[in-house]
Amino acid sequence: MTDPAPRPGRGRRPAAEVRTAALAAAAEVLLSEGIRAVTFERVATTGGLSRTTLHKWWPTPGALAVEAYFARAEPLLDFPDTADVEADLTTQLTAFVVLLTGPTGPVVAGLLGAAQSDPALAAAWSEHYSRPRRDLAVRALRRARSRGQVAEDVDLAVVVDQLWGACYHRLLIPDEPLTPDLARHLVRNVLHGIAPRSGPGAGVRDGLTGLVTAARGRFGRR
Amino acid sequence: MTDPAPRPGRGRRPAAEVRTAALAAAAEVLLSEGIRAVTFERVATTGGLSRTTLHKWWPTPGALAVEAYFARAEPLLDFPDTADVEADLTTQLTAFVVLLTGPTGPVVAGLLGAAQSDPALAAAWSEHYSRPRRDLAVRALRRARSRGQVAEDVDLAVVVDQLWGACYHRLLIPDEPLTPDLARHLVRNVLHGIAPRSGPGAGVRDGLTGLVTAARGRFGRR
Amino acid sequence: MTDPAPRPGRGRRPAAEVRTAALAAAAEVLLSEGIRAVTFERVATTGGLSRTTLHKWWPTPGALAVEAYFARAEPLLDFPDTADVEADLTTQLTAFVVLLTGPTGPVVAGLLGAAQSDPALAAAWSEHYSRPRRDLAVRALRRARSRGQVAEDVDLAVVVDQLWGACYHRLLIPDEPLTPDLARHLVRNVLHGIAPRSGPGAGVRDGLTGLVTAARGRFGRR
Amino acid sequence: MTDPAPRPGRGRRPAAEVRTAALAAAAEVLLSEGIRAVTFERVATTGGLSRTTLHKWWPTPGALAVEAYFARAEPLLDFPDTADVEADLTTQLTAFVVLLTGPTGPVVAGLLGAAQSDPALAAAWSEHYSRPRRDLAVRALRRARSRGQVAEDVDLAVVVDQLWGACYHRLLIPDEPLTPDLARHLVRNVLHGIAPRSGPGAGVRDGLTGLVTAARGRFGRR
DNA sequence: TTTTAAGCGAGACGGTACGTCGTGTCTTCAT
DNA sequence: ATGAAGACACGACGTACCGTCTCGCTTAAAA
Repeated sequence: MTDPAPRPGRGRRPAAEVRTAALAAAAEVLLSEGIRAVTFERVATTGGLSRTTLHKWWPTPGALAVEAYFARAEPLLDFPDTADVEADLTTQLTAFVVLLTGPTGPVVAGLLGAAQSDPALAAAWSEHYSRPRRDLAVRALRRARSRGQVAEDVDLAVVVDQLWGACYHRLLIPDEPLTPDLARHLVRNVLHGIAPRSGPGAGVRDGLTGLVTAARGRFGRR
Repeated sequence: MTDPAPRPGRGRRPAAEVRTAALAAAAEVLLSEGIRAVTFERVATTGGLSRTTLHKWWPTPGALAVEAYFARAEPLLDFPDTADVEADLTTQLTAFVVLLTGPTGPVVAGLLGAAQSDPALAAAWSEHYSRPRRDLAVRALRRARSRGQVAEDVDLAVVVDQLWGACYHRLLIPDEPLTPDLARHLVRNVLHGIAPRSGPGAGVRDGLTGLVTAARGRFGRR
Repeated sequence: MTDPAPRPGRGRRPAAEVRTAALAAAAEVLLSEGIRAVTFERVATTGGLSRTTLHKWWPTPGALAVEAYFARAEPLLDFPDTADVEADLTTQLTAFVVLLTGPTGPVVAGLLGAAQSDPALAAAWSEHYSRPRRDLAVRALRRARSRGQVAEDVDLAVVVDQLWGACYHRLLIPDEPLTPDLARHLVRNVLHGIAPRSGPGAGVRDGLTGLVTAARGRFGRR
Repeated sequence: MTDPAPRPGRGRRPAAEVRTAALAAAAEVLLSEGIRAVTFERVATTGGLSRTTLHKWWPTPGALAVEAYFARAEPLLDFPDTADVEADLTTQLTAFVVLLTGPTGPVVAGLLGAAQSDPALAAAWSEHYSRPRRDLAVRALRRARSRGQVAEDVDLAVVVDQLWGACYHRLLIPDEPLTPDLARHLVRNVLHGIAPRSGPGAGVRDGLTGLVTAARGRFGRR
């Protein structure tokens, strides 16, 4: 693939240099062949490094892979913060879907897959990405709530699962395609609910069995 | 665990017998040590089988693992179908969460993780489990829609992602815990939305900024 | 050095073929670079073999090395058995010294050195070489004794140490050189002792078979 | 075993102090686990030293090991020098056998084994031990010769090989056990020879000091 | 007495070997 | 014919040393 990058000197090289070389090599392998190809052996050879060194810095090839991924990934996009939650969420989520739809999709899927049997990888992913990401989203939702756009008693973490989690679902268990307008649907559903809007005609439903409960769940509370 | 099941005879054994022996051995390893331990080598040893045979029947250890999993798993629960969608969904989803919370959780996580780099496993999972499951859920939602409990223009597949997908999210990226009441929140959110009921039509709601209603509606329930 | 001997087929090869290939490769490395170069890694690459296979057949690189050595070495020379012990021993021992003086010397030294920290090697050496060799020598001495050429109460095993062991000593702790006439001295010393023969009374020995030659070998020379 | 001897200071320490610490650590490892465990790494760790330093002072772990061995070993025993060669040699050789039979035996064997592939070790052994030892023995034999107890034309170096070398043989190629009475047999054999003393000429020896005992020890037995 | 530099400690890095495990392929044998 | 038994090549893992090199710092020797 790339040059074997033969290192003449046998002595010590500054740690930083080696680290970046390792991350570069790992990223290259990761992006071109997937995480299964990211082995210490492979990274060592393509990066002109010693396997021993990799073992010293990363507990697991997976951990190296995540770090390489983030070293190359763009920083976390900050949430847009207009007064319109729906638009903001849709924008943000669409960007996410686009990301997963592109070449990064399989990579992320692979990483998450590997994380299921590699605690080090899972921890790194959580620390570098998913936790901050979640926090960002929750903060945005909290802002929306403070603006009166989200009900007070809603567990915001759950909302995140229903937006981003839904996208991950389509990524990881691809029975349904990941399409750009998925974001729109997700946001709309979770904001306004999928139960029909009553309007004036809401009365119509009165008397229907079964619907009663549902309707009550929504309106009948008083 | 169990005996190595020594098979003295070297000649041919009936195919069916071999298959069930393989599935039993695989299930045992899978449930006790996770999918990473389900290798042809291991299954062959603990099942008293020949590795060659396993290669012939399953393309991948992962494929064998899924099949073993389903050979032992309970059949798909049918959806309850009272007239109350919310209750039905909550019931069903709670059962799912309970499943994932129990000992099966890690197993499923492992399988899904492995599926990301094992197309055979992914296909088997989709065919045996996720597709039928999705269809079941969509059918239930469709029934609800036909009863007028779900808005016409809602993409039902998306709703599935927002319910089950959200649970998978918590399973696979465990930044937040999988708790039993998650199901309730998920269903409520997606049915009624998290935005406060407001606007002109909210006249019903006493002119309160909508949060009131929502809050009331919610707390009034218990 | 030699051809990498690329093996196209991945499947099984007859065991015998592999064994001989391994032994050949090991012998080559052993004779050209000494036992320290005989590692599984090295033998595997130069022989076009898999390291795993070598592990299966030999417990230790050293064990492989001994076996390779004997696979290439000439069979044990049988003892000459004329009626003259001194001549016979000298002949035999001289051959041994010549062997150790030649290119085989360092190899044997290396093997014996390695045997000190490799029980498998030591066992193989003992079984294949040193024990039979000792037995051969002891048998020859026993024959001599039965001919009346060796005193009845002599521990023959000790004599072997004083002949062959002395040579090993010069090989392994080379403070003094291994020269061809060492053999002669060794035999003479141990047969007749280094204490001075009484002088004129030497005539007494005339008439004794076998000893005559020996005595002459020493005193008759001047 | 002992404490890791934590050295807080990072700066320079007097050379002598470092050397003795290294030797002590090396000796400890050598005596408890054999020479294979004496690696720079190991000695550095257990001695609280830096590997770099060890590299500067000793070319090879083996060289360090020998030096550590001698730093701890008792000084060379001087030869007893009564007028009785046989007794003197037997005494001295018995002490040697006892040494090799005890805990030191395996250590010496290991050192000699390692010496076969470590010239630095071999040189150190020769210089510190084997050469002086040989010289001592040869000097003792020379004294005996000047007393007329050893024949004039005997190569004394060869005798040493037949005495000490024989013991080394049993140590390094342990097909026969190293027993205390080995020393006696060795000395007797080499002094008087193993060929039967026969005939009337045996009377000649009467009156000779020392030899008488030996001869009697032998013939008187039956 | 002050300065200087010798040399140790800490530790990183490339490299070689070990022993183990799993895979995919192949062959031979028994039923 | 097909399953079993099992051998082989291959690739990866994790560990252990080695030899080399770069720092930072202390202290012993030089000024």
